[in-house]
Amino acid sequence: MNESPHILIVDDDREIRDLLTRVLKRHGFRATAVNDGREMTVALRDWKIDLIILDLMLPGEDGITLCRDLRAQSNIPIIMLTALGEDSDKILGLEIGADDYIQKPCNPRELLARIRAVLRRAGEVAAIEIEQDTIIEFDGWQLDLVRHSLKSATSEYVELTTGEFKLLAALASHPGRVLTRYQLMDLVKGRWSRPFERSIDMQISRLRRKLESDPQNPEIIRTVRSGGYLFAPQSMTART
Amino acid sequence: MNESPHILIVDDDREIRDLLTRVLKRHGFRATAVNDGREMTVALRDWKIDLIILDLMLPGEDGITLCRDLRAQSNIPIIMLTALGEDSDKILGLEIGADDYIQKPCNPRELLARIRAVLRRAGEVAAIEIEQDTIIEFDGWQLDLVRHSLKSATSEYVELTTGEFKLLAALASHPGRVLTRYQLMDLVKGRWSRPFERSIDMQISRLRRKLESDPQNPEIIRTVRSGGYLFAPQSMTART
DNA sequence: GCAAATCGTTACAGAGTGTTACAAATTATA
DNA sequence: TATAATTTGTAACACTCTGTAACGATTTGC
Repeated sequence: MNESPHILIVDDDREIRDLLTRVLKRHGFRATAVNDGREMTVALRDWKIDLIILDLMLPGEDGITLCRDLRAQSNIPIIMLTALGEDSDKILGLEIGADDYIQKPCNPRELLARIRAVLRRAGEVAAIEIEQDTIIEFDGWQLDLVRHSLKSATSEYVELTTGEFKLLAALASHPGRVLTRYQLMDLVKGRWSRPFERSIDMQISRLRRKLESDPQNPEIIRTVRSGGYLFAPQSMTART
Repeated sequence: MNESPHILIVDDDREIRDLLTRVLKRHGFRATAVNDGREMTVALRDWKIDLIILDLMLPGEDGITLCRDLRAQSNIPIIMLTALGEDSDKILGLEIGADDYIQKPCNPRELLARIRAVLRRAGEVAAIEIEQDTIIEFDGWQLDLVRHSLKSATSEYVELTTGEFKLLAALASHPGRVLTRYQLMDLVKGRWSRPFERSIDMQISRLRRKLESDPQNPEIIRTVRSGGYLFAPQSMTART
């Protein structure tokens, strides 16, 4: 999130590869370029790729096949690159599961804008759908999202302040995902006041005091250094 | 997602509204059309909208302003509709937070394809992503990739720092493969600061101290001289 | 309007991490 | 085989990031 995204370019045209690599690097992305599907597989195994720019026409397996196969096993965003630009091709690409497509020759500014749009979309956090009356149970606790109440394993109600509740709800709605302070701020307050605030940390600290059996070694809300916080209970179910 | 998606059209041109509504309904979507931003707000309050098609040029508040405001408070996917088609507008729309844009007059097939692509993307995000293999077992150890925890053969939790956990996760996700320091850096931090850093070595050393029965003669994390490191436990299974 | 509760900020201590330095191990070379 | 060059292991230290006490500001409830 705070590091630059690594983009994999798959194209058999050396010039395009070099051009794209250069443009992307100049704009702060990391870029790796490969020739075909086989090399792509190797690159995906060896690197943590954030986005793939995939040419439609490739030697060996073509882009559409690759795109479909990729989609079957991962969520890495894909932008299809096509020289054709006929409607049918566009549609085919999108329905195969690409997140966007771009026509060659492409305006670098547009390319960058689309890359950013797709990355932003992909980076948005997955959340469990918060229905009207959801109760989230975790490690014996019961968090009632409607009544704003928290009940312990021994059926005692623990008082949460509004801020504490919102923060816990935000975390519990994204189990197993690291949320940055920025994201938490956004989820809790819908804004980011100032860059170096510690208010989230403070609320986390207060929450842990109420939630964790040993607040010094938190098990439910874990810290990810330079990352944020992670809601990771041993067990968890959500029901309506 | 079990009912058909409800799409809100915001456009001041009556013909476009009717055309789009008809096309969408004919293809199984629910569609509501409104005239401007004010009516949009009302519709959003009264309906559970799955996607908004938003005209760039509107009476009162224009589409870009509306789009930015919408994004500030919700994740509803937005497709911008524009008659202009100039690059600068496209880019503006996308960077404001729209998920896609379409030029008028538009081919209905393309519109539908884009709507489906955007909805698919949004739907994926809503589903909780449970990793393929959340727990990796090796030589008696249990590494939980979601909870960031490591349990020993005697069921004791061993505290790992964030950096140690990430490095171990990177190694354990590529068993039997030699990973260069460069690759490990990429997997752990997503970047490579300077060419001759020893930070990976340092973290390996710290990990071995916690993991290996005899850290001087490591069995699990092997060193490959001039190569990197290799995760090579005697036994290993991964499960969800 | 007032008291109480809640929240954000600051400050500082402590934990985590990267860098440097040097010793030890390994490999290349004489 | 002896010696030099390269590479790795890790202690020590500096710097960065997080936890939280303390306190003042703000909001809530009456």
